[in-house]
Amino acid sequence: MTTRTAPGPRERLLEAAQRLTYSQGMAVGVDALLKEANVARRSLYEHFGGKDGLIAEVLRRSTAEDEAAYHQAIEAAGDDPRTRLLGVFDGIAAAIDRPDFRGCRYLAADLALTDPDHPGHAITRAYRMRVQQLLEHELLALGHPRPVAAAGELLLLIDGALAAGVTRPATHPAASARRLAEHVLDARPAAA
Amino acid sequence: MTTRTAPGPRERLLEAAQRLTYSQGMAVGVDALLKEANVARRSLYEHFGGKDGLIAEVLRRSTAEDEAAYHQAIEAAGDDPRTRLLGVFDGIAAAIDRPDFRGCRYLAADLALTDPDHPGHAITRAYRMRVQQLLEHELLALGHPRPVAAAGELLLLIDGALAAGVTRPATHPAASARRLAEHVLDARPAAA
DNA sequence: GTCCGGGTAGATCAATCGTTCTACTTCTGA
DNA sequence: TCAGAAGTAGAACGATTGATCTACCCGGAC
Repeated sequence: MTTRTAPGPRERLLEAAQRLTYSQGMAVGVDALLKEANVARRSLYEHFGGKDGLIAEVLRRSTAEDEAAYHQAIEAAGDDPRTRLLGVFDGIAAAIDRPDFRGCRYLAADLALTDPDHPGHAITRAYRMRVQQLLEHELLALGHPRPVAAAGELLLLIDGALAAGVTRPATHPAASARRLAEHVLDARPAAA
Repeated sequence: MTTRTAPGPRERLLEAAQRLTYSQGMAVGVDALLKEANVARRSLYEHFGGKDGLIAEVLRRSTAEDEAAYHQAIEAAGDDPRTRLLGVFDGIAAAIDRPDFRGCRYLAADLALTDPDHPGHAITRAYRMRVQQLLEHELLALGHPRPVAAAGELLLLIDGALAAGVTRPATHPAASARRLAEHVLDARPAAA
């Protein structure tokens, strides 16, 4: 048995930090994290070396989970390549509707982590590349004439939906993004 | 003469805060602001009552300037309603290309100002509504069948371009957004 | 001349930040 | 049984935060 026992301090701390850094931003105090996780101060520094190490690990874990969520949203949409790609936007719509939605964690992280050498930046960058490649793969299966460019456009629609989901959620930005995504997917081969 | 003399401490402080809160985020220290503006500590509290008051005034000033920039980008694009609206995305492309571009200041502000009662939120909200109405006005002049919905879609493209301009500027997100905007503008009246 | 509003310079305060440390407890394996 | 790793609880440190306060200076209006 691998994870049958009660989660240890490392796990509790990661989970609490993942929650609090999203709801309150990267500027949450160490004390708040420790209290939320019911963990001793010492455990944080032994496991992660400091707040920055914890934040980096939180981003690593979050990107893995979110990448899995993309795969799941695609897989849950069936076999038709077009429907699968549109499923991504259904997943985003569901995310925006959640009461604790606060926008794209990774854009917020890049804006909040002032130090350009913070390890968090490399993690968010790698995550975006993986999502881009995931979209490209599906666009290739769809037989899209410009998979790379189209993936970039879909990413732009995703970024826009997540941002608008924060500032004007009542306008259902994910639905708008989905409509525009259909236009991206239906692009015909260049006439020339 | 209205503003011919050297700018006073209030003006210097506003200008410095506008620059630093954008480049370093809302978490810049008061000391850094005072140093950058060459202003005494006391002046800040006499003119703005505190850091929050200064931030609110900075947002007010920035929104006014950016709203004027939208008008200018539209006006510079001539008389054709379609070209005028696409001019917005040319302006965004130019903004992203500037070396100090750091994304949408107002999204960053809403994410950074944890307190939901901070006066800054009301200012960013009002700004977005003014931009939305500006777009609606142009869409109406264009004779668009669904001006309100289309304005929302254009705003989504703007948000997406500004976000992607931070995380992957090399992909020229403003150009992508402009292409998608053309599709929004060319929507035909519903067949039903 | 002098008086005073507005400005600068800087000490100071309480609070909070991330971090380090000591002291005690708890659980586990040999 | 007991040694030791791992965890908890919490004091304490230095740095920094936003904010308040005192002391000084300067330029016009009267």
